[in-house]
Amino acid sequence: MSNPFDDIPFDDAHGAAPAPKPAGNGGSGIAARAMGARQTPDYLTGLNPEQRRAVETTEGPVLVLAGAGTGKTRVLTTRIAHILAQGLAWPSQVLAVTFTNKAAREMKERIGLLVGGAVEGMPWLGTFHSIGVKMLRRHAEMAGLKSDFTILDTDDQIRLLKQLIQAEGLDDKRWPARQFAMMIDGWKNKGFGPADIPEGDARAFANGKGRELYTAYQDRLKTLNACDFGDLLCHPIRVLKANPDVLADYQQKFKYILVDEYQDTNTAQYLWLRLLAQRRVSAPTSPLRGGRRSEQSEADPGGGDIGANTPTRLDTVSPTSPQGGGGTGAPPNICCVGDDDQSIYGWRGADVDNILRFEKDFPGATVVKLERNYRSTAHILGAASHLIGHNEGRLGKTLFTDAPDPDDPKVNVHAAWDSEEEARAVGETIERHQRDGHKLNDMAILVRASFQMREFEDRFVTLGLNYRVIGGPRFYERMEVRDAMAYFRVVCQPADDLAFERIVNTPKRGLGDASVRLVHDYARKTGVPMLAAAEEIVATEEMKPKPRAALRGVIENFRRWQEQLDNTPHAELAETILEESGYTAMWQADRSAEAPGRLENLKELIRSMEEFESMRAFLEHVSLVMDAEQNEDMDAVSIMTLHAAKGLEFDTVFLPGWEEGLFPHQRALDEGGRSGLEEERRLAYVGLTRAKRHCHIWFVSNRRIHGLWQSTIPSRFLDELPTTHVDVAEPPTSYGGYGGYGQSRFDRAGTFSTKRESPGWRRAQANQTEATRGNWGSRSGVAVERIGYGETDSGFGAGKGSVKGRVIEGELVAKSVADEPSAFAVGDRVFHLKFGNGNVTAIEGNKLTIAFDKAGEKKVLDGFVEAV
DNA sequence: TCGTCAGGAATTTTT
DNA sequence: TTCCTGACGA
Repeated sequence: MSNPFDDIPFDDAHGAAPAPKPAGNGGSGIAARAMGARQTPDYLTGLNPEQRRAVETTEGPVLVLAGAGTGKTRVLTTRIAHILAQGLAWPSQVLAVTFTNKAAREMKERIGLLVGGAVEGMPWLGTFHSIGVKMLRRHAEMAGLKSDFTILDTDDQIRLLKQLIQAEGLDDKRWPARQFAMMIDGWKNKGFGPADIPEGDARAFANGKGRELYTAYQDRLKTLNACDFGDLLCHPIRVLKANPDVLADYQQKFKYILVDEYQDTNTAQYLWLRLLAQRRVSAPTSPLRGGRRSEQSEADPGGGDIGANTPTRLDTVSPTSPQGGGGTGAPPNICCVGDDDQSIYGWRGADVDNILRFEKDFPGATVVKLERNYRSTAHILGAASHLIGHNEGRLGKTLFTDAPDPDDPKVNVHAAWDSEEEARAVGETIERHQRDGHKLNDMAILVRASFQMREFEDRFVTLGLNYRVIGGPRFYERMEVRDAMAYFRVVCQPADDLAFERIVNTPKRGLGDASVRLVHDYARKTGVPMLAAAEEIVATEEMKPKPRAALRGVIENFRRWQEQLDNTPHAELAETILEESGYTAMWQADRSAEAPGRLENLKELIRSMEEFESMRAFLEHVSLVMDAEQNEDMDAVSIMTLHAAKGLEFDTVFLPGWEEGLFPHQRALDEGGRSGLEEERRLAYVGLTRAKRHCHIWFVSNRRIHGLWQSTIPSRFLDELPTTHVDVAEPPTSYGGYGGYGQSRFDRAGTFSTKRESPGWRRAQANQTEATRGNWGSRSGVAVERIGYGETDSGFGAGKGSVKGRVIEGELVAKSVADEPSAFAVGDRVFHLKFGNGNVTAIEGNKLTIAFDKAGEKKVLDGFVEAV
């Protein structure tokens, strides 16, 4: 059978020679079509000067620092269109990489619009992984694989690792496969093979067997003719390094390289890009990884102002010498677009340093900053900019808008007693917006952690409010889809043992652990795939009659399906497989609530298969690209994590859960220290900048975490918002007014009488008389609606007659009551419900800095601690 | 083989 | 608290 993945010949029709200007050649191809627009092409006319510079500086390295909402995608797509239209390169000579399929798809579409046609001609536009696969298919044998290798997902990976850990005679509970999978992932993100991993890492797992296990894992993958996601990049890197001729081919081929979201690249991706971007003549390859990078981080302990203003270090690293090098290869035409302030994936290996270091990696680089924001109001931009200004180690950008409007609402900060009240209040605000004619589609709730979603979902269900959750398990991650896929995989790839094991007893056929183990062991012993091993075992007496018959049935099925593979339409065959295997019947018989949905998913799976040429092509697609479709017709509020929100925008954004411990997340602080905090702050920045017009931030005083009620204090990020752009809503609740957020239930019980004397308390008392009956957030509390939207016209149709004093402009109450002397003194011994005992080391208003015996130094409000 | 119970872990996520 | 995993017994 010919390799179905070889659809695009390596030496494409245009050859490797410099691209001719295709203008005159009567009209095939995108480039030619684009040339239809002759003079100042209209794709350039709508751009602002900076954008235009980013588009038109086609030669040499370019870093585009694109702040949120500054037209990043537009620049990227226009730049490609420009390159093509100018005849600088053929579509097949442009390498354009993104992180997600969604981004790749979007880019394709938009280039198509610009250039006036489909973009099939851009074979090298895709995700890092899909391009990695494409390379690897072509040179698989150089990585010890066959070109039809399968791609394992995380689930397969973990099952495989578990087998290996057990095979080593290790306790797989003490050394969880999941954890080891994460370690391997981390190594691969850095481009480490088993030989490269640091000794410490190797020892950290499985009594020092880390390296051994990693090696075993890679060996096993090779036998299975399989790759995990990390390999999709690591193998190509190794191939390119070991085969200079192959590398040279690619280097010549890719006249232009474009990278989206450069701040999210990990070390492996960086290495891969560097290889491709180097011009052959110069180029030391080896020192990229270890030494220099760590040197640099040591040279910059505080993460000081790296980048734009530190030309001193430019000369320390110059792998490519731009002008001075006396003709050793021109600088590469690589254009990286990103925003260091939106780097939020450090925890999965992304290295902000890559973007901070760009100018050193590519001396002579043009840096274009896009700061003109087309998305948000001046208040939102002001708030976001001020917040992110607390980070160090930035390249430094300040967003601004050309269209400030005095009527724009400020960013609103609200307090609630607990998460239930928070959800209720958010629900109310949403309904109010809806009544004012806003579409639910234009509103989103962005949470830090997914457990926060439930409360909102519950609330919206009772309200009958449409919502959609973005994120969650993807289509191809669902059990039934993976099961079905496993069947297809075994049919297409009889050696795919992982798939075989997955479904050999699904649906139940009486082939339990013992039977599977027998086949597995036999296969390992004789070095044949499990399916073949099973065939041999069935011919013997080794197995009891019952399971033997069952196994024989399975084998016969697979053999039959395999025969049909080449002469039956693949979607039809797929349906047959699921029918004959009893898999469909299994779900039909299932009485549970999910069963119908699962059957529906299976149908959808087969339906989508029809679009592909073969089952094999389909398998490839699903493992890399397929994602769930969202029903866009429905008007619904979106609920998603902050991470998932990157790149999106909404008219109205709700940001609940701004409390210490949740946001910034405690674990980010514990594990990431200062840089962890900065990443959290960037996440906050991402959240704020998703909003076009309305932005509501919430925090609660009490949150149930793992079933335990915890009193919480407002996020430090709230203190970092500028007074001029923020309104603090002061909810008059029965819990004690604004000060309410700072109070624990003990306050209510009157434990801390001092609290009653605080300005916050008194103000609350005053408000309470007129402002409300019932709780903040109750559905009938019309009065509540006005609160906090007072003095500035929020655009919600809020009333004019707000009560002065309800709106505290500026820094949170924690500071607004700072004039009140604290009841504590430095040196006092205190007790905190969560942190335990400690000593007061500093006092700032009602904020105490306390050195806790166990929890370390924390800032807490005095309402939370008790003298001991 | 399947159900039940106890124990442990409970950010963020793309490919 | 809740959910998932793994061990154990019918």
